Amino acid sequence: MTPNDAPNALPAGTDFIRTVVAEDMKTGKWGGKVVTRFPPEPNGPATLGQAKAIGIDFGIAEEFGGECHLRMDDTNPEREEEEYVEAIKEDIRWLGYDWGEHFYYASDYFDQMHRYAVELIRQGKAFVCDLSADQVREYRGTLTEPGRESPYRNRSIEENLDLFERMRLGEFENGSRTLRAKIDMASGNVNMRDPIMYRIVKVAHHRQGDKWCIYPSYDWAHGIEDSIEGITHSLCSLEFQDHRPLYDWFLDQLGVHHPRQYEFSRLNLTYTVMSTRRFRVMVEQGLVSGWDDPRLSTLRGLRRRGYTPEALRDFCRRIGVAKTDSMVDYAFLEHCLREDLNKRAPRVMAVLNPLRVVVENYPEGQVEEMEAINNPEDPEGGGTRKVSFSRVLYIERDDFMEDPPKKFFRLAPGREVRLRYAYFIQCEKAIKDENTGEIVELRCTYDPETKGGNAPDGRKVKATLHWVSADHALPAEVRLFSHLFTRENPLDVGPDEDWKDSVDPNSIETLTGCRVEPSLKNAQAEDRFQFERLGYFCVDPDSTPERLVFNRTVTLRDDWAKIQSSQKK
RNA sequence: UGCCGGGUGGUGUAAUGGUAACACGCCUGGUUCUGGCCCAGGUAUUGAGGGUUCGAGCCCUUCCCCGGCAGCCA
Repeated sequence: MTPNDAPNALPAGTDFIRTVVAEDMKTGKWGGKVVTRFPPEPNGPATLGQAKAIGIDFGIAEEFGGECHLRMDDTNPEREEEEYVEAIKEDIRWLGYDWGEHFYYASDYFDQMHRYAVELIRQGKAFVCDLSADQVREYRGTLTEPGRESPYRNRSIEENLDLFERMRLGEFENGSRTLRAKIDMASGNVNMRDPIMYRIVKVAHHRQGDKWCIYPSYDWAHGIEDSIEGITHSLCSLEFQDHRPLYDWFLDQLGVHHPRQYEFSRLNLTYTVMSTRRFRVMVEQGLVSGWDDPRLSTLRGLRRRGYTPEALRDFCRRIGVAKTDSMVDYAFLEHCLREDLNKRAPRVMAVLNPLRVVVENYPEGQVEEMEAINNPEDPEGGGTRKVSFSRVLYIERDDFMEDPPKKFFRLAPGREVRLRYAYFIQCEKAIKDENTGEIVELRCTYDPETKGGNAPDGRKVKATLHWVSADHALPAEVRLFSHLFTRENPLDVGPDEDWKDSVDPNSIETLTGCRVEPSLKNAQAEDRFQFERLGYFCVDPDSTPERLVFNRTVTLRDDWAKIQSSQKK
């Protein structure tokens, strides 16, 4: 499935950005071209929040026949690492997007940025400031009061040129001087109060080595990066709205190609956080097992969990693009996922919490091969497989109740149910552990006439259970996950609380005694299945043929669970 | 007390002066060899006032509420 033939496709040009792009294409504003870019800072692998941006940046370029550049925004040598460059590329490729030849590093433009900076100094629009970081903050004023001009603001062009060159040469200490744009210390927009263009950071750059000891700030660098690459529509999130006047100012002073910046609201999802910064904290503090922890909303976490790139793309498209701050319901993400997995995931039978069942009237030693459909959503294409039936089976513990409440349709003493693709069985007796009272085994009888699952006399059963044959089933470990945070909005905390407070240490539950059908023997990492009646599961990279390991990606919708919880009330 | 942005069902989006729509969620019911899928139905919406207009979610106006901004981060 490609994004274009996805169900519920939105008409093109619906959101405000696509409207602008469509209009620009019509008027020929950019010569009939659209060039976007996705500019991540390589400080961690890609997140679901970034997937939204990726979907917009690459998606719009694709839809309008343009191109989207992938650009590593590596202007801060203290925070960025090469390993994340590869990680991000891999994440984007996995999502299904392609930047073609257009892979760039902001650091490749350092020379040009430096020349432009010198040009601004020559124009008298930038100056070297000797104020310390604390002093700069003081002079900047507050949100409601104007700032004061730096005492170094009126240095001569010659002196600025000299000082800036000596900054570059490494003559001054970290933080001792900056290059600042000369704009307006009284501006209501704090970003315009003589913003810093260059800071001294004597740290080697992951690509430039020790060539530089001055590094450009985001505001100075970003517009130039966009300009050099011939970007037409520079799309970013809402928090950069206040920076747009500055983006425009720099490009106007330089008189160079001037893309337009448009901002959209970033993705927020219930029961999780989205920023690389916070994920890093969780990884470093061991709150999660790593960047690919299946509970984490990193792309690699979601991937390990079993999310498909198609579902993620569909989700990103369906949440839309707007400027409203929003909080998307996690259930919607799960809906998109189930919709995709329902169509493609092969069905298999697996028992998570086994309860032994002995079919007393079934001949000892006999084995029958039952034919099972691999995917009822695609009966022909999906084909069938054989599952072994024998005298001793396992069913799910939850599928039996000794004293069932109303609306419990499954197995109970004296009750008859169907075993999927096999026979009707009736429960004769529940055997309990003498000491604990725990039910350890069920004694049942089967009706030989019901082979294949239908009774010749037309009698019906109210439930069909999944099962595995005790002698044939494979042992497996299954990891169940719930929301990483207990709070709907983890960031919505009081003054004495921390966003990490609602991290749920019980959000992972490992089941080791599971039994799965033999067809799963050669399942490979990232293979996805529907365990019938339970949910979608994905083979974890930890899995080996001897010890299969599955992650529960998402449960099936479960009406019985809803009935149960309403019965409790 | 500054600047910028935003308010449409519980949630996310649409409606470009002309019947407020779609999806998720939730609730009913049907169907079913998955209490899945599918099908049918239901639920609930323009922040407030004033104005312009035959007609306003949309235009004007006053107000209210929410978010962002005071890194040598991005």
